[in-house]
Amino acid sequence: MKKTILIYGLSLAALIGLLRLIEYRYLIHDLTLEFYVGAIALVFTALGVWAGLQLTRKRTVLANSNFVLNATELGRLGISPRELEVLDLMSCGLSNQEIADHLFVSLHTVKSHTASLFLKLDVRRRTQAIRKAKELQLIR
Amino acid sequence: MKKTILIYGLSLAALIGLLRLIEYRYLIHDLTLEFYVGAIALVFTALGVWAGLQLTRKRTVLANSNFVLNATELGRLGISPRELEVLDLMSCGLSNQEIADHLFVSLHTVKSHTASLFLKLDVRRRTQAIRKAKELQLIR
DNA sequence: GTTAAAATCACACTTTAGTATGAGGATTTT
DNA sequence: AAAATCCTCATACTAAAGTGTGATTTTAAC
Repeated sequence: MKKTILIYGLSLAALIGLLRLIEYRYLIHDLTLEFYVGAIALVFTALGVWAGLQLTRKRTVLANSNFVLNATELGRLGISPRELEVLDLMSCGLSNQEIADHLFVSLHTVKSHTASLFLKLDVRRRTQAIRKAKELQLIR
Repeated sequence: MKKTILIYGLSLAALIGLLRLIEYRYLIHDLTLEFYVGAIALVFTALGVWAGLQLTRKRTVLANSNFVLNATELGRLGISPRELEVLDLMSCGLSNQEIADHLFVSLHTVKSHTASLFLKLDVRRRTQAIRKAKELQLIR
């Protein structure tokens, strides 16, 4: 960030210096206004592109790691809050028993939820459920 | 893309026109070179940033979907090519039997690979293996 | 050409996952 | 109030996953 601004300032100074040099030393006055504008525009467009990418790189990463749940799909499939909770824990690699302990319910209950989930997601295994849920952005 | 270039060209033309206007109509000659350079730089920096983001937006998406395997971690953990293959199929939601059919080997072989994988990844279940492998960028 | 690693297959066993079916209580909607 | 959903728990069963131990064969490295 600081480096970006520094490079930017130096470039600006260098360009001004360069133009002054051209103007005063060689006395070339047939350099048209269009040329000046074009040259400066070119340089600063390039700098702008570069600076823009520098500044937005981190934001992009953050935006990608920010998970937004696809509520539309969730509603369309009719997945309940509790089922989503089970799905999430499932994707963390927990076993049914561990999920049961985590939610303070019985193993049977968890199995009920998973069975219901598999039906709604149209899959036969938890690994498939995880994959599909990620594709549908139901879990991170 | 075409729109970007179009807007760019129009901006350039407009700026040149504006400068000529200032120069010829109001005859303001105490506008220093620095002012010109600064103004043009400012405008085209903004345009550059904008254009850069426009042009790289698709590339960014592609870059994100382009999976690059973390060979370092792969080597560090000592995971063999075949094991990685099993890991990948596993993450697709395939059962051991399905993986065996897919690779034309026996169920025993697949179980060998998975057991070896779990050891190397330090996990106890395939769901955990998938999660960890994704974190380590061993699979997409 | 021996060593080392990888890939393959095998058996026996335990644990976990998934299926089928049913049912009771709580909450919300009609 | 009745219907519908959701959450919960249960039994019994089948299927798959995972563990432990061991062995053979190929392939690559030294």
